[in-house]
Amino acid sequence: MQIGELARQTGCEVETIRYYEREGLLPAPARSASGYRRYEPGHVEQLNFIRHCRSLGMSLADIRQLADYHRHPAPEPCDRVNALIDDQIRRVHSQIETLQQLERQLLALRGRCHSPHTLADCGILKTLEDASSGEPCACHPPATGKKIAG
Amino acid sequence: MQIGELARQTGCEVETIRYYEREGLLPAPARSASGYRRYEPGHVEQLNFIRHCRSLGMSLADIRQLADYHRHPAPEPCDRVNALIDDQIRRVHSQIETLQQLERQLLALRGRCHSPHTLADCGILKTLEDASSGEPCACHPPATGKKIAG
DNA sequence: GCACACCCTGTAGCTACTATAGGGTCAAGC
DNA sequence: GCTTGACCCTATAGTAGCTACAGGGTGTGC
Repeated sequence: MQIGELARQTGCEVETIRYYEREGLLPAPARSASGYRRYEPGHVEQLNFIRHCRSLGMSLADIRQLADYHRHPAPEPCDRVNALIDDQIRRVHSQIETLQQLERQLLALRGRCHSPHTLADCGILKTLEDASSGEPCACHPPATGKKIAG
Repeated sequence: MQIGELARQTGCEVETIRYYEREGLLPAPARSASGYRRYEPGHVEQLNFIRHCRSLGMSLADIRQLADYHRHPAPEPCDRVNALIDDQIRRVHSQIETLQQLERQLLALRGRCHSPHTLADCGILKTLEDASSGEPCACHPPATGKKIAG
């Protein structure tokens, strides 16, 4: 099949497929006399593998590793596969925690301006301004030993 | 002060300061006879303002807006400031939800391989392989109407 | 006159694509 | 035989927010 058909079957953009080939994620297919890429059914699965891993937030470098393990299922232990997934879980978890803290900070900042104000009176701008001068701000309370609410 | 001193006072890299200037976030300072940038104390505050907003995850485009409002506190209402923060809160919140779903999927995938296996027997690789062939996988359970556990 | 810390501009790199520009191929229809 | 249109090709630049060079100039102390 041609690249357009592969794209349709996998829901992946044509440009992305060519990009994966350049990046060594998808093996280069045979070419027709006129230089068109000719894919086999196996390519559909390989591309699905990549897209599935991407949907799990994995980096292309990690996927390259996983795809290699998948293509060459040696009798060695699969510790590295597990470690790779564990790392990904840790990364995602720490991103969640960072974003949750961010959300709390943003909500605190947002709480500084409710009723209609002018720009000159906006509690949000005032808070940001004070913070720029080194004053303590609502959004970044001193976290040294003290609980936020308790 | 020179750019290095501004960098020290704000904890911001010299290259980043020049980058902010290029991007129109930080006003271009005066120059010495030999072309060195000469910053005033006001620049410290403006850079702190930018860094503070960045620490809240805001985009440079949004910060450019906020900094403009801050520099020109007109008597117009501050609705746009509030809307900007609200949008940021929404963005962060939806990122959190996406990542939480990702985490659940990764944990489900991880659960397919516990004891020591070989690469050929790895439940994680198997799961990814099956998913590539269109079979239902542990990490992406069908969410159409059915609850995962219940 | 040299070493060294600092400064300058300009450009390339990072991730994972996406979007062009500028061209070739192929089948159908007239 | 010619055109039209869908498809394909390569190469390059753009996205966000920096970071890291290369290749050079400046300023101060010894």
